[in-house]
Amino acid sequence: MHPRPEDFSLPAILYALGDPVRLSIVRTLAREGERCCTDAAEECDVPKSTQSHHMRILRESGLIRTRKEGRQYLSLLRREEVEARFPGVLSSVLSQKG
Amino acid sequence: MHPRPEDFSLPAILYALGDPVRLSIVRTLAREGERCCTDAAEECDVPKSTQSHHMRILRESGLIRTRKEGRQYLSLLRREEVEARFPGVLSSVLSQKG
DNA sequence: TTCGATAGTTCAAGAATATCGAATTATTGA
DNA sequence: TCAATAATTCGATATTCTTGAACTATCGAA
Repeated sequence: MHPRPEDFSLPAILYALGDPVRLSIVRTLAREGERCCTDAAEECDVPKSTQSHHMRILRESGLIRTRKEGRQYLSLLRREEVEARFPGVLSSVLSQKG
Repeated sequence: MHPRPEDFSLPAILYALGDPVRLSIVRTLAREGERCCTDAAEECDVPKSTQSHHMRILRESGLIRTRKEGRQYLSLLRREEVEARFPGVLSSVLSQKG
């Protein structure tokens, strides 16, 4: 469910980032820290089943870590782990404005 | 057919890079310079119709520029243009080893 | 010029993936 | 116990990917 950094794949990370909804989610998590699914995808206007699908792709790529707390699933960007595995990739993406 | 840098989309660039075959093509072009489709995808072992499809996605994202010379279509990585538009993104991807 | 080979595109069909409403699970609070 | 909330799973439709086959264009040789 949560891959280890040594199992991260660069194409899978790039693929996960290569969707407007998922990129927006990642940016929100980078800015806001740990957030529930609904908050992370707030700007996106997609139904929750689609949000759930996108969260799964982010999770399986290694970009986010999710834990259950009460009735929500809190997600956290695995920033340091991704950065250590693929230096510069996530940080350069996050540094783009817009 | 070839978008201008101001029309590049970050998700589209990341999506284009987020496939093992296309990433391999981009790396080959980064290393070897302008190459025909067959040479660019040499390491990939996919049929030419699939190569053609991948080249199109790379082209439409803005990552490569293609020109026809004789009977081949030569492709060139638009490295400076992509770098100017999204600083650090392509260069960090290319700097990953493996 | 004509033929055959080469480079790549386009087309069409099946496979794989994405989207999203509806149903489901789990948790919380009244 | 019941209603509300948070998110997942399911199932159907829609889109995209993959690939062989057919096609286009160019070149070299006879």
